[in-house]
Amino acid sequence: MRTLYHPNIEEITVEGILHAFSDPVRIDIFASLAASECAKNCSTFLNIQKQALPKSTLSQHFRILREAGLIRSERKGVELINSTRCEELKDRFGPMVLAIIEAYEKQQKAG
Amino acid sequence: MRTLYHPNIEEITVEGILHAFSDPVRIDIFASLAASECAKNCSTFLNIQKQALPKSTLSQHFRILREAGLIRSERKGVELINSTRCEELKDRFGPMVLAIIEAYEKQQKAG
DNA sequence: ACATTTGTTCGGTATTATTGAACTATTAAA
DNA sequence: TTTAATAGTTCAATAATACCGAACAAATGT
Repeated sequence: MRTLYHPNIEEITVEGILHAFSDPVRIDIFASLAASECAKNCSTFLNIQKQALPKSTLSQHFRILREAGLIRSERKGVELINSTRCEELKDRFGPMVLAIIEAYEKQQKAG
Repeated sequence: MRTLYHPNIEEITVEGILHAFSDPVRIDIFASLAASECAKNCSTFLNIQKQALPKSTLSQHFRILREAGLIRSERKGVELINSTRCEELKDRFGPMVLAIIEAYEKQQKAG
């Protein structure tokens, strides 16, 4: 298990972010992380969106979020704890990420 | 050639929009349409992003933008003229679409 | 009618996504 | 110090999408 790659803030692209968000599971994970007080490990999301996901699939989704520059994953013992990079992202991309998450949450509430 | 499908505003989803924008060609087309005074036909974009695109590929990209609810295409004689649905989208999704396009344009300017 | 222009559809190929199984890394227990 | 348990990654096979050339369709002009 090699060290996890996190892009520098200047390497992050709009298309990369949008691609990461274009998957329902991934935007749900990110929205959940953004709404949460504390960082969460990956397994927290084994059941998301009313479907049980295989952990290999979940691992890929986290990798895509991480390599798009949206989240940071740090090893803490046997698990990874994940947090968003919202502050950095706001500096570089303005209100984009927040506007996406707010639109998504509004949509979810509307059912 | 059957009539072109355009979703109603309430059928449009955040994920659908983000998927449509996740392709560099498509976000470029949309940004160009949004920046333009007048609507444009599809062939305007046969050369975009320094690469010549086959018209079948371009047609698919327009279909995806259209079915995501981002653009409206109307037949005018032998061609289709395309325009964004920015006003409707703003009513439903707030500043999301504008924030995405502004972040994208800023990125493009930065090279 | 015939040609031209604009765009769509079809079908084969190429790329990307999903996931079970095997593996790695860390911690705890025996 | 093995042994087991937990958390997550990697691999490889399959499934789903995307790309694009060729044939087609629709509207207009000659």
